[in-house]
Amino acid sequence: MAKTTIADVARLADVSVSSVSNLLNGRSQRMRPATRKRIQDAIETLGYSPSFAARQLKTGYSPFIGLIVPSVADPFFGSFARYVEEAASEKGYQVLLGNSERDSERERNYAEMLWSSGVRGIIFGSSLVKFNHLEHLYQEGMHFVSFYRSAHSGDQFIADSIGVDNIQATRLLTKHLLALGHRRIGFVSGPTDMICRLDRLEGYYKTLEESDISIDQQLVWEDAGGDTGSTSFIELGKQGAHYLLSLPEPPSAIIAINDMHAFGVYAGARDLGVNVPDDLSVAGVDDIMLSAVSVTPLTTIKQPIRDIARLSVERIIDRLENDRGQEPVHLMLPSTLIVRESTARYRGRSAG
Amino acid sequence: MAKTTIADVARLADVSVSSVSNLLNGRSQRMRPATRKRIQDAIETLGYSPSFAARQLKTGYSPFIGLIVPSVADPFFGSFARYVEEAASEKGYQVLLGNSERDSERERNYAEMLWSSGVRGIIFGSSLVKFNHLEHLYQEGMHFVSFYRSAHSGDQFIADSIGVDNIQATRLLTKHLLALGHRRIGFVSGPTDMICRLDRLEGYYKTLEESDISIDQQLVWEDAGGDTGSTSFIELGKQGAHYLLSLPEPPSAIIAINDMHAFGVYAGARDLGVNVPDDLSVAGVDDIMLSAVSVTPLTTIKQPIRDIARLSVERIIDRLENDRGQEPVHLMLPSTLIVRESTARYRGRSAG
DNA sequence: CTGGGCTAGTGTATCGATACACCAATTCCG
DNA sequence: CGGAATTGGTGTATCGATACACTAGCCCAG
Repeated sequence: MAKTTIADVARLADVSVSSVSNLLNGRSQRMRPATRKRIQDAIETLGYSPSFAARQLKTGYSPFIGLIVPSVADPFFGSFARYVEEAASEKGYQVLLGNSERDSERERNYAEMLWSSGVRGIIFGSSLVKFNHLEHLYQEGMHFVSFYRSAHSGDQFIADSIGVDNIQATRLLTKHLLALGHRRIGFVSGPTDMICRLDRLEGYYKTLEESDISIDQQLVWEDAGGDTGSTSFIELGKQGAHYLLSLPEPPSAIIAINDMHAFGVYAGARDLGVNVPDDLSVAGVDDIMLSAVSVTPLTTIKQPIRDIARLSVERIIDRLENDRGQEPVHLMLPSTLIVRESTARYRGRSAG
Repeated sequence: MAKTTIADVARLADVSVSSVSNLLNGRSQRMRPATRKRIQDAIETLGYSPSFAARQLKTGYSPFIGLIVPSVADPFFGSFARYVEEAASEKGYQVLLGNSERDSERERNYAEMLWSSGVRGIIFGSSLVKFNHLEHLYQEGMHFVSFYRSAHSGDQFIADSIGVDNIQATRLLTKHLLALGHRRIGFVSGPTDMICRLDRLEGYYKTLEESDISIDQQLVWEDAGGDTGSTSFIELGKQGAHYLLSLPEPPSAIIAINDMHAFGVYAGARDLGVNVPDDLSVAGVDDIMLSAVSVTPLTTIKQPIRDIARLSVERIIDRLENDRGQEPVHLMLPSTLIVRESTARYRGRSAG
């Protein structure tokens, strides 16, 4: 029941605590093999493992990485969290999980608790547009790696980023739908308080402009806010579909800000008797696992989520263990269009 | 950049470290309001927050809870993790996340790292059938709360448990399908190395027996193992559906061990041109969010997952903070059948 | 035979917070 | 008015591991 300490090991092996510590910290050339063996045996029989708290207090080293995502209940971030944890544990780090619900207040509280816990590196699964609520922690020495950050670098907040080009993502989708003959393409988004969402919306706008299609703001449905958790991602997609499909001139295709919203659009279309893909093409972004196997498999943008997770972990560990003053690093990984059955050629005005 | 310590606060407020510590630990009645104000101001201006490592070293108290689930990429466990984190942070605890991939080796490594980190309480999102790889930690003082543990209490391993009656869950489903006229009911399961799965299978068997329906082992598809992550939950469901629907006498209904498997069954049925629910009724367990909005909404068993998460956190914190010697507590929460469109009345031999 | 260099260790201050044991000054009460 | 009790604090050993500074003992060169 009582914790075994380094002193217990030293006593059993009949050496000083220094020697045990030396062995533990890779200074094992400083002792005879016989001594080393005695210490190792003592550690074994006592089942000793060093206290991270004590070690951290002395060295400042913390084996924890913070991970803040909007919600792990969202399958996309659930997958991301899984890969982050996998990569971190391979490197001897553990992951402290936090759900921000896209609330900057929660995000700040969470980051501050992490700071108190000795955590010096946080991975953000998704970034709020403004970041200044974390600036004081950055000043104190916290490191950040952010998923989806690179597109905007307007402020002087310094964080590494790994991500995909979200503008490119919706550009690919929009082009795909245009190529299928669609001209009225709707867009369903949650609140655009996150970088990735702004970028996705921008990719949609830009591509329409480039194709000389006038932008109809009626076709862009954007929730004002208040969505938390991922239950409502689906719910929001549904509301968006209800709105767009009830317009006098409804769109023949809808791009959803992500796959969960897209499933909501499915549901909303079904409510109104609109068939996907015959009457309505639907596309999402993320390629969550269910997208491939849903009854109408979803056309979407695949994000290299495992690579992103692993690179994020590598970057944060690099920051923690090595260079602390280098310039921020921004990586951009390719995303790919995956065409499945939810998008089809435009067939003229739908029967509705 | 340099950490501010309790000594910095004491210096600025012109008091001893003891007084700062007293304030921090609720002994504030021991000082004049003016003094208290000075200390509070000093804390404020310095942005001081105590080091959890130092506090933990001294008091043994750790603000962390471990959470081990098969994989947070699975939407069910993603939701569970979210609610656990929510409940924990309300109580001032942080969650260390681990994905066991249902591998007892990984589970043990993970639990041992948690022990080294000072964590004294772990919530298991799902329990392997055997638990002895964790017994040594229990002996040392680790506390466990397990989701889905109560049904079996054969071993002397002591852990609290919160869960739903899994036998009852599949019993409800089987009865539902029997009531719809189905007689050949298939069962698709992953490896039965977890308590919940054994129980679910048992509920199915028992209900058939009670209804005097002979059990056809051909109708029970059980993967030998090797599935990791949740990608393959869907994949496994698909394989199971392929197998069962290719039997000489295929089932007219399939119960899947959980909703992800059920979606795989959807996909497998689609591959073979079998229509759900016309030719095949499908039911799952969990009621993940997508089940309600998939194109054919899934009949399933709803688990009170948020309640389970909150109760788990409450129990583990109670163990950590109060009674350390009391008897294990086993709670069982009700689960409810939710009938949606994926199950329909039996129509005789299908054309499929 | 002396001393420089090596091997195989050891002693101990330190990280930051806690809480017990103290104590000085004031207040209270008979 | 004197001793007890209370108020409002403070001093410091301690948690467990680390790593720098140190040294006893030995070998060998000059």
